[in-house]
Amino acid sequence: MELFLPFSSSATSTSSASSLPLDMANNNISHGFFDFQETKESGFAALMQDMAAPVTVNNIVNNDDQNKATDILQNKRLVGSESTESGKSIVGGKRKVEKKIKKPRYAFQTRSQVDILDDGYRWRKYGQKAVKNNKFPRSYYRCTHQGCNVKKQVQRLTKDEGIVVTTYEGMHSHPIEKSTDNFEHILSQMQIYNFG
DNA sequence: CGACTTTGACCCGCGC
DNA sequence: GCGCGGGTCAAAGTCG
Repeated sequence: MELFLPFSSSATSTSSASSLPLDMANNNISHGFFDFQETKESGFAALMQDMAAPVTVNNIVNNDDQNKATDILQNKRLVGSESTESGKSIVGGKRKVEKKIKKPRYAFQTRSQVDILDDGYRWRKYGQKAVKNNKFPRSYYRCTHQGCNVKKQVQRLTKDEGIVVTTYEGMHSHPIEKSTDNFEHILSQMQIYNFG
């Protein structure tokens, strides 16, 4: 499985990111990923927590993939009017502008046949947009749990149709809503793709 | 019938 | 100011 962890858009730490290529297949694998596998109970949330941790591991398959991915991942504009919990606070033609809170976003890319990885949470799709220079649309999902404002977007790369980039925004503050068996099944499948 | 998807319209930031 | 690109809304449609 090729796992590409991401970037912390909030930090904009010029030093770190994208400078330590790792070939997971030949080299070693994201520690966080294996933690996730070994401790099933913690589920996908654990993975996300690892991703959120200051470890900032970048597992990049190769520079090519990196370049392709960064196009998507480094979409410099950070969550514009995010703070509007009820985004539709348009009063008298003006949307109340609170200070721009840049929510960190965490992305990883997977080589997978399916676009939607079942991570155990329930998502409702709320939009789909064509992306420039990309023949595949980007899909927008929101966590359906009440009060949980976690979003994710899913996009397949034009250059390599086998790669799906999933970008998470926010952290779930509630337990997983259904079994992650399915997701783990997918994970094991993805490993087979790689090592089998 | 509730939960979810589809899809065009709309909003907003940004560069020119 | 205008147009473009990205993100979101919301009504209508679909599905189980």
